[in-house]
Amino acid sequence: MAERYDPGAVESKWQRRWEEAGLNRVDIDGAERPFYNLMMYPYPSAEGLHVGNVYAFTGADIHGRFKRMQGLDVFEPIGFDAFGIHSENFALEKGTHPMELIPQNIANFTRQLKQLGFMYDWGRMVDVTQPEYYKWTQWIFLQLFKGGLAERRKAPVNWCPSCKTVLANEQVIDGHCERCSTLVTQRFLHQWFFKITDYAQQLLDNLEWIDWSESTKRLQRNWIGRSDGADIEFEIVGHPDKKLRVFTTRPDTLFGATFMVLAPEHPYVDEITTRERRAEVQDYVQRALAMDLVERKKAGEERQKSGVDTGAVAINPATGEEIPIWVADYVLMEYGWGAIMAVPAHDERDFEFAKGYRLPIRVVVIPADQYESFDPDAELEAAFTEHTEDEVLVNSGKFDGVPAAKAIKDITAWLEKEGRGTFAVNYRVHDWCISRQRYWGPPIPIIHCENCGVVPVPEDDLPVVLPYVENFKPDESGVGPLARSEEFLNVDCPNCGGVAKRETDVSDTFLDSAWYFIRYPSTDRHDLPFEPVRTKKWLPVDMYIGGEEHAVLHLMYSRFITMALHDLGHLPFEEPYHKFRKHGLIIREGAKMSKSRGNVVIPDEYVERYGADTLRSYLMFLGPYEEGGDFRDQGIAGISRFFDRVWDTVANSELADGPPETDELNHKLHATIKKVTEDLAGLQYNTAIAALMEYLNAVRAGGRRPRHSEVEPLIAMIAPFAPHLAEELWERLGNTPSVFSGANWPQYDAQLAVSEEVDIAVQVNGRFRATIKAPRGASEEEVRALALANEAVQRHLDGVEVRKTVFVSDRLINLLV
RNA sequence: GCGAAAGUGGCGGAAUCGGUAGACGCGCCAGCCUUAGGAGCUGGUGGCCUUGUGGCCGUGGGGGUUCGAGUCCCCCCUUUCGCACCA
Repeated sequence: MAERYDPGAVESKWQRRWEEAGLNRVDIDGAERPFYNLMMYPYPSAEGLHVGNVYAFTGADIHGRFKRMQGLDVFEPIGFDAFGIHSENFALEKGTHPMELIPQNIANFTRQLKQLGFMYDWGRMVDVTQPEYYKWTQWIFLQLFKGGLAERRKAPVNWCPSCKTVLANEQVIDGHCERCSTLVTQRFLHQWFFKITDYAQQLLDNLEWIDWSESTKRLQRNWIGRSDGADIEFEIVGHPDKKLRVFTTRPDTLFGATFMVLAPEHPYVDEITTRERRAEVQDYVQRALAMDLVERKKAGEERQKSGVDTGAVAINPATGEEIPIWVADYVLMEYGWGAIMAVPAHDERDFEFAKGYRLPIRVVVIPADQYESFDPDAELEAAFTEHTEDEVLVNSGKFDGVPAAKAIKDITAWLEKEGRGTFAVNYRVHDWCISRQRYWGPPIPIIHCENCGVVPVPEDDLPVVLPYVENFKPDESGVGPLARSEEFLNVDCPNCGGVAKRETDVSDTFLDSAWYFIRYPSTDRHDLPFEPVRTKKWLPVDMYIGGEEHAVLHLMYSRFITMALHDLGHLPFEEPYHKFRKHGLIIREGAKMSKSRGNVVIPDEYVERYGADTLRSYLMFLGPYEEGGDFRDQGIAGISRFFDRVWDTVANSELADGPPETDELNHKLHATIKKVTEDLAGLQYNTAIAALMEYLNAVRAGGRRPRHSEVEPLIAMIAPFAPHLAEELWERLGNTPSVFSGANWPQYDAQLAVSEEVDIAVQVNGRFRATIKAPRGASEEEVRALALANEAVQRHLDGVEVRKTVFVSDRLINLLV
C-alpha cells in the first residue's frame, strides 16, 4: 500500500528537529560568509498573521534558504513592530491595556511564524516595546539632538481628530490619516522634528547607486521632489528695507511677471498692505487661515481661485515696471518662500487667477517657428507652459529670441550678476515630525526645566521607561496621556536640579523601525545599541524584501537615520540596504482582500488543510513575486498534487542507482538546475516552480520510475519552497543531516544544460511551414539541406527557386522565394 | 492634470539582444481505475474552416519598420499605482 504524503506529520517532525538542532541559529561572531537576509518585521495584530505577511516572508525566506544552500552563512532575523497608534487603538477598542495585549499577540504571531517554517534565528528576536530596545531608540534621539538634527519648534502640523495626535506628512494620504482615513486638520503646535531636509540631496543622490527596485526609487525621488530654479528678489515700493523673495523654476519668464502673490501667512502681508486695503485683506487672511489645510489644498480643483489686492506694489527687476502684490490662498507658505512671482501667460494657476481678477497677461515665450509672426496683442486662450529648446523668448528685452531652456540659465546668471537673484533648489520633502500625543511609544527623552529650558535626559539615565498608565486614552488637548502620570511628569532637572517636567510626547513608531535591523546582530548586548565589529561584519543588509507601501515612510526614514548615525560617527556606512526588492500585492479571485469584503485568506486554515509547504509554494506560484498574484482557491490543488507526486516518487519505490537513464533526461536535469538557480537568484519563483514541475513530469513520463540521481537534485531544489517536505525526502534518500546544513544546492554543467539536438523552425516567405530536427550548432548549409528535404517545405516551395535565406543558428531558417 | 507601469486562451500566468505565442498550473472534455469519490492515472484543450492531410485568423485598437513583431517606432483606448494649487 502506497504511503501518502501527510504534511502535518512531516512538518511538526522537522520543526521539532530544527529547533532541537539549533539549525537556524547563526554564529554571529564566527560566520565566515555572512549574508544578512532581512524582511520587514510585522506589526503583531490581534487578528494574527495576514496572508500578505505570509507572502512577503515566504519570498524572503526562500531567498535566504537558497543563499544558505549555496554555502553562505545566512542571518535571517525577525521582530515585532509592536509600538504605535495601530496597537494602541486596538487596545482601546478591546478595553485591554497594550502591555497585556501585545505579548499575547506576539505569542500568537510567533506560533504562526514557526508553523510556516521560516528560517528565523529566534534567539535574536526584537520587540520594540521592550525597554532594552527602546532605550536605544531614545539614545538615537539624543544623538540626533546633540548633532543638531532634532529640533523643537512651533509649526503648522497635521492633526488627526480621530487618532488625536499629529502626523508626519508622509502619514497623510490625500488629506486623510494613513491609519484611520479620517480627514486631517491643521494645528499650530510645538513639536519635535528631525531635520531630514538636511539630507534631501544625499537621499536623492544615493538612489543613483543603491540596488533597489526601480519603482521604489522613483517613489522616493518623487517624494523628495527636487526642483531647480532661482530665488529672485523684488523691491517693494515704499519699503526700501524689504525685499520680496520668491522661488521660481521659470526665471526665463521673469519679463512676463505681471503681479506678485503672497501666501496668507506671509509675514509681509501685514506690513505692506496699504491703509485703504487693510480691512479687506485682514478679512481675507482670517477666512483663509480658518480653513483646514486640506480644505485649502482641495480648493484648487473645486472652486475658483480667490485672493485680494494688498495695494502694495513691487518692481519687476527685469522690466522695471510696477506690479501689484496680491494675497491668495493658492500660494502655500510651506513651499519656497511663501510668495511667488505670477506669470499668468505661462502658468496655469496664475493664468486662472489673472483671468478671474482681470490682471494683465504678457506673453514672453512662444514656439520658435512663430517668432517672426508673433502678434503681441493676440489674446491667449490658455497658459503656454512649454519651455524647451523649441520655444524662444519675446517681450524680454535683450533675451528676445533666446531658447527658453537656455534663458532659464541666462536670466538667472544675469540676475546673479546684478545681485537680484541666484540659482536655487527647492525640495518637496519636509522635516519629519516625530512627536505623537499618544501613549504607546517610547517617551521622547527630554526634560523641560524652568531655568535651563530644553534639557536632554543624560544617556546614563536611559531608558526613560514608559510608565503603566491606566487611562491612556488620547484627548483633544494636544497633550499626550503621559502628562496624567504625576510620577512620570515631575522630575528634577539633570542640569540644575531644579523643578522640571518631562516631555510627554512619545516618538513616532517609524523611529522604532528606522533602526531595528541594526539592532538584530547585537540583541544580546545591553551595554550598547550595536556592537561595532558585528555591525561591520553584517551590515549593510545584503537583501531586504518588503512592501512598497513603505517607500516614503520606513524606507526613507531608515535611510535618513542611517546617514545621520554615519555622519555622527556611529556607523561605517551611509546606506542601510545594499539591495532592496519590493514584493507585489496579493489579491483574491480578482478582488482586493479586506475584512469588510470577508474574503481574507486565513493562513492557519490552509496550513491545517494542505500544510505550510503547500501554502508557501502556492503563494509563490500565483504570479511573479515582485508583482503579486491572484489567490484562487482551486489553484492550490495544483501544488498539492505536485507534492503528492514528489512524495510518491521518493517514498513509494526503490530508486535505481546509476546516472540519469537517458541523455535527454540528463540534459533536462541540467537545464532545470540552471533555470531554477537563475530564477531563484532573480526572485522569479513562479517560473522556477513551473520548471520543477516540468522536470518531474519528464522523469515520471509514461509511468516510469526515476533513478536516484534524477530525483535527488529535485528534492534539493524544492527545499527553499517546501523545506519540511524536502528534509523528509532528503533523509529518505539516505542523506544526513539536514539539507540546509551544507552547500547542497545542485550544480549544473553548462554544456549539458543544452541538448544536442534542436528543433529548427522553417519559414517560407516568413510563414511557418515546418519544424525540423538538427544537431545543435548546425551550419546554414546543413540546415538548409535538411529543410529542403522536408516534405511540407517542398510542397510550399513547389519547385520555385529559393532566392535568399535568413538563418538564425539553432532557431530558424527562412527561405525566401 | 503630471509621472510610471501594465493590457496575451474560460482563469492565474509563460515567452521580450525581434526568431515555432500560450510553458507550468487551474478549469473543462474524453477514456481508464474504483463499492464509492471534491481521490488517482492516461490523453486532449486559443478561435474558425476541414474527413484526413492541412489552411486561415489570433497577444487592447489603428498605422509603420522588418524576411519575420506579443517584443521596436508613432497615434489612440482601457486599467492600476504614485504625486497633485510644489510656483
